[in-house]
Amino acid sequence: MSSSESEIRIQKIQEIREMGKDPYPPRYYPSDYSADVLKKFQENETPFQVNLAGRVILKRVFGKSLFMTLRDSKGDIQVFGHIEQMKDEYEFLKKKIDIGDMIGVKGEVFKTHKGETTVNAFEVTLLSKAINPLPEKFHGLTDVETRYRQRYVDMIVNPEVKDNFVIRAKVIQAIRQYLYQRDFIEVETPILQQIPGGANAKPFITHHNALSMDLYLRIAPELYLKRIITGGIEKIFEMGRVFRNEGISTRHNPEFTMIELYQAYADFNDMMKLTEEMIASVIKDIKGSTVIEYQGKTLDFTVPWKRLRMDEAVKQFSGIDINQVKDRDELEKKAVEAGLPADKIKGMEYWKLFNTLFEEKVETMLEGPVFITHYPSKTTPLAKNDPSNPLFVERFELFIAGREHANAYSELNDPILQKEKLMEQVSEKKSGDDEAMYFDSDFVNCLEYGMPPTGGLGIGIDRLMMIILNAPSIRDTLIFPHMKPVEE
RNA sequence: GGGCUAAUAGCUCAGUAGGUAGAGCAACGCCCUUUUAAGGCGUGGGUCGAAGGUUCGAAUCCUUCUUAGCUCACCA
Repeated sequence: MSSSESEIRIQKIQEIREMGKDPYPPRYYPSDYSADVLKKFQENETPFQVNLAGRVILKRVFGKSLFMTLRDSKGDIQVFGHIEQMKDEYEFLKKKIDIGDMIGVKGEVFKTHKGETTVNAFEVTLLSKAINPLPEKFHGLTDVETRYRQRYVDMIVNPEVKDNFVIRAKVIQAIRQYLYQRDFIEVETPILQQIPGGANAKPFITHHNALSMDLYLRIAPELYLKRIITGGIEKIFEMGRVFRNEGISTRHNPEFTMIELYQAYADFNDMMKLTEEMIASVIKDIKGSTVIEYQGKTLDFTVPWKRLRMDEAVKQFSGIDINQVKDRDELEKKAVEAGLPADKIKGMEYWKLFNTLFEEKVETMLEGPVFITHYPSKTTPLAKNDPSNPLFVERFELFIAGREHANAYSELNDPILQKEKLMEQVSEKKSGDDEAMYFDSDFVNCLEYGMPPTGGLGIGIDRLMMIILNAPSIRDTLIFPHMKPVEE
């Protein structure tokens, strides 16, 4: 990318070198940060010397003096330069330092006539000459495409973007801390898998040259984590990237971060308690309260959260009581009456129809946080049946702001039943459902050695971040969201 | 993948009875010793997303393509 402004700046680099200065010196050690300096000076207004480093984001020149705004990782501070103070170096600062350059500033803190705490510079060192000009100072960078593609510019110009990613790191740290304190062990399982399992999703395919075989990027770590539970580690979790070859939207990125955790001798009720306590605790840590605003709505994360059976939820929002419906034809008729498009649900299988009813009539209504419990056994092959009604399983999903944020069950550990359920998935795959699960015979073999009764949980970290950051799009929670390449 | 909308200077944006482009900021030159989006005077800067088409003439009208946003579908 070349422009006349870039060319002028490249010319300046040449001139700076001719002056005997290095436009990209090997090192510089600042000893102070903007925010600390401001705080310290405002406490007793006694002048003191500082040594800062940062980026010039504004510059105002008045002949024999000038003002700059310097931005470092903790914030902005004003720098003042004066010809009598800086002598020959003043001309260098005035002519060769541009908006966007990284500089080091040594000087003394004082207060301007207008009352702003400012550093009176006596030495300015160029640390890195910028060739590309920064976006305009007032409107900044608003073009969404450029903000995502060149996130570094977005972060320079919109510091709150940078802050959000720092918060993300703190949330992840808080989650790990919460689990470490409860004796969970962090494990790592294969991302390159021969049989992608643990979720209903289309996988990405890749290729191993030396083995001359295709491999899949994981869609979930679930089946490996259960192998570890079987192996005897009782409390484990994995936080990491999973990949699903599906559409992109404000709620979906092809790769996203998920935490899955498994606890032996626990069930989905224990997972529910853990979920609400962990998330409430993290939100309290980060936001200072369990009551937060999300996109104009108030969400209360104070425990305990609401629990609602799926059949009850469907009854509440659509008027249909699944337990009173005789067969699928009657359900289809009622679903159409409830407003579902007739052509879309025509011929749909009974429980799939029930699921669609839930998705269409209930999900977006759930502001939450609320646990929806007891999903149809038919649609959840890896969960344990509800002993009081085997048509349903011991499972919950967590809904916040009309979106799914977590999924958990009492893990199915009956190898024979598991095998049957996986075989059903295989036949559905054969009949055209490309999101049905693959058959993983080694996983079944593992269960045949006996897995303890176990509770398992998965939480979408990026979606949780949307809530915490009050972000309308998942892209605001990802430093580098997926983008199509620009054609040359 | 479908629908709707958008793409003009480095950035933010104007620009339709079609007549080969403007502003502010940024840049460059000059003036200016306390500014806060500093100010004043002047200068340079664009294959108007790409390719075709209609026309004497296209940023503007038509077609296709690319990218993005929203939305639907799929899903977490």
